Amino acid sequence: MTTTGKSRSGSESGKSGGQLDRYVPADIENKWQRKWEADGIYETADHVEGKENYFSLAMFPYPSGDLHMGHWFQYTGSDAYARFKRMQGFNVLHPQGFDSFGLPAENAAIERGADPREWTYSNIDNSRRQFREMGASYDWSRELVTSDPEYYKWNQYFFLQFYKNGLAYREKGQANWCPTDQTTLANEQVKDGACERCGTTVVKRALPQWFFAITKYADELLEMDDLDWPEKIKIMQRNWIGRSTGTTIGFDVSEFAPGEKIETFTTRIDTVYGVTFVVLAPEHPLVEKLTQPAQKAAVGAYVENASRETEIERTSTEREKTGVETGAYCINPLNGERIPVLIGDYVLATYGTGAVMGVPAHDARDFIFAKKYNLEIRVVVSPPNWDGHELEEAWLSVGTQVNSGEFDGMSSAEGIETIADKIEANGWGKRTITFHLRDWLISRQRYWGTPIPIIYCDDCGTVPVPEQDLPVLLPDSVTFDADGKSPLTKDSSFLNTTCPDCGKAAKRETDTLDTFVCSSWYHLRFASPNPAEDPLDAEQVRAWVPVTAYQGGAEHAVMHLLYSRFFNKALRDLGYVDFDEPYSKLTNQGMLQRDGKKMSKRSNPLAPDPVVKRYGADTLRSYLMFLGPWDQGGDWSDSGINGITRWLSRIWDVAQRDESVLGDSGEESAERELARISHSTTQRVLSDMDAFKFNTSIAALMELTTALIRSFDAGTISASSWRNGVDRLLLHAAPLAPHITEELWHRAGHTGSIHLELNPEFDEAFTTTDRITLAVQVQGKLRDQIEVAAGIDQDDAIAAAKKAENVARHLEGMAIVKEIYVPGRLVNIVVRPAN
RNA sequence: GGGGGAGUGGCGAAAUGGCAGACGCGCAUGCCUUAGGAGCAUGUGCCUUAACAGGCGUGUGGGUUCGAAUCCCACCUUCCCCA
Repeated sequence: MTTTGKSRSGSESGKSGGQLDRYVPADIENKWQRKWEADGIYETADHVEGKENYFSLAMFPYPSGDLHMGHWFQYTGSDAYARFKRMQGFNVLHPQGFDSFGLPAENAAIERGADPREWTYSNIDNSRRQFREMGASYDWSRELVTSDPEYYKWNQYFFLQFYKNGLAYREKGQANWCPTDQTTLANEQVKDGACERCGTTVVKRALPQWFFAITKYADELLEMDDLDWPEKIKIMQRNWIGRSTGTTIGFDVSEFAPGEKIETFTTRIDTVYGVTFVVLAPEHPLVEKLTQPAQKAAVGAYVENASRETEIERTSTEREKTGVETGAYCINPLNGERIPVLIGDYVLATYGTGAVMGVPAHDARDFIFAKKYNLEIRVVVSPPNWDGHELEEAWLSVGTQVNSGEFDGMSSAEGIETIADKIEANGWGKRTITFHLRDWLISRQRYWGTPIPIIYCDDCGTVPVPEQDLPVLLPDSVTFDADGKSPLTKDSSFLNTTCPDCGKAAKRETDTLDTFVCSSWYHLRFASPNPAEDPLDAEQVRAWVPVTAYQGGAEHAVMHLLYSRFFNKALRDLGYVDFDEPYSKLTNQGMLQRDGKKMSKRSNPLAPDPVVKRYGADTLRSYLMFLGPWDQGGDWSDSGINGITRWLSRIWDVAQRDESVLGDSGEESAERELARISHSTTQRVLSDMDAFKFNTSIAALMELTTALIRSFDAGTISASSWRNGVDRLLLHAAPLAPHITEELWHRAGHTGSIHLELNPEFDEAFTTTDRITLAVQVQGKLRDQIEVAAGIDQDDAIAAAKKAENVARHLEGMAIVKEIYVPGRLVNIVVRPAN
């Protein structure tokens, strides 16, 4: 057995007079971990008589090797919460698994020749060991690993259901393309616009890709009123979905391209009389048709150049707006004006219609663009008190319509409606709702993922793999070549198959699914872990889902959390679940820092294993929960952990003191004071733990520990009050420090596990006192404190306050203007000089 | 570029309209001790003062209020996420 740190033998606990052993975590932690597992105390039945089900889930990890300290921070908090909920009497489901598909496994393969499967599964073994050493209360019988065929089979199954119902489709999409490696890259492989592997600037290229039709649910995804989620996550999702109402309007270009119109979208159609140019994205399909011979060379060069730039660069406001003329003109249908068509890279083909109407007077980017290219800036919405002079900058707000023909004099709001009416009446365009949200690109040109179950047949086209042929197994023993192409594209035994429809030779799809597909429904499989022939057992799912309380990082706000919500709604419409949302309550843990910097595996690392060896899991858990508010994170300090070591050692001492030295009854005031501290500690801990405020819970327990020691040493309390206080301390500390509390619970003579006990209760009658201290202020400044009866009324309190020595001094020569009494807290006397 | 946090002692932090700094680290002094990375006790925001006491103090500048770390406005710094 390993020792923990330096030997500290040879000392004895002086206070209680007995020869007690020291607190050595290694002596007890492993013992209890085995015992809990052998007894299966965390295995959860779907229904327990008299108990309400509570599904508390932490976002499962990617097994990248070792769990780092951030993982410990996250999972300790979730575990403490699940344990707390169990002790509140709920039947708690708290499972764990591994999100084990993904790029790092492949990078390990490419960089060090590791086998992705072996690398991943040995990491999982290691992570599982670390979770056990953490003492986490997972129901391991429900563990799932997404790279197991038993799991990804159902990814494929759901993909097929989506495909059959028009929710999955294949279309040309803009993929990242590395011209050197001649391959597509996942977004994660693009670092600052360059290929992660060779450093070449990545370009966009249109390639056929698979999508999930998340935009079909855009409106419903905006409905979040009933979700008990942090407001900031809801805001992020709303912004990400980006619903805006406006008008699309077509600008006729038949003079240059017969029958064609440039479609643009605007939320400010009231500014349409101020359009003095139209800008196309470099990738816009009309670019080629509209470019006049004299401009061909310039446009070609511009478009070529733009394809090499990232969206970040192109849309940055810091950067100078550039553009190039096409030589073509279009017609503004409202006023019949002939206005120039330009190309500008600040317009993105993938957003909106890929073209914007340029209104320099009322759009900041258009304004800068017009200044640079000497285009007319025409005010059509008058700012208040505008004298007709040239604008210094674009007027973005609303105002009164001017230079707008029949609409002059209207407010912007009226203008928006009446101009839209006219446009619709004349067939020039229509009112439109657009979304920032785009369909979910699920294709990854990678190996280590779920194969997309599609076969391409020369005769039959795109053919789904029949459900009975699932899973399409990911082949083993593939080789990774330097060219970076997915091994699936070269593995003939995988690639070549026969068409399920006609039996002729056919090819498999070689793209794999985005790993966010795995995490979109894993909570359902935790609730329903076993069915082999069906993805889910509806009865089990209904027993547990929606997830009662979900915990994870805020970085998943617009990816995982949005995808999961979409997946849930799609599954609902396909009849697999009967609720609208996957996660009822969401809590984000904060960021663990060290010396003010992010603490992660890459930067500023601190491996948990050596800390556990030296201090023990309970100490590490408790320290992580103590160093800051869990939902906001905190700053790790190497010396700060000593405070927790001392506290747990004191608990070790406190819980083993010989209570027979105390009498059957104690002194009344001491008894009452200990009861007050005990009950108010329970009151504080119950509400703090429920709100994930583990740090203040621990602070309250430290105060209780100190109070217990003082009472015992004074010898003024009864043995039963002492026992009651110690039991409270152990029960409240159990979710945070599960091993030491279990050991002490048993040493105190209890036979069952402390983790199957219920939280202690408190009685408000004990949490209050009959004498209270009031602060007394004069002019809002603290001048004295007075001790009064708890039920004192306003008049008596103010009278007493005025008599206080230091208050009286400040009232001398003053006239009282106002007296304020805040019951139980303070008196404030407002004065002015008397004269 | 978009979005979201956070700024309080030497340090991590409490307090979300009512006594700023709970709890802990660190530090200081003392006790105990074979001089020990142990334990215990007391103290610890800054300034003035022998003391009583007083002044200042929650990133900066304004505002609301009897009263603001907390609410409002403007700004500064910094961190995170997404593109």
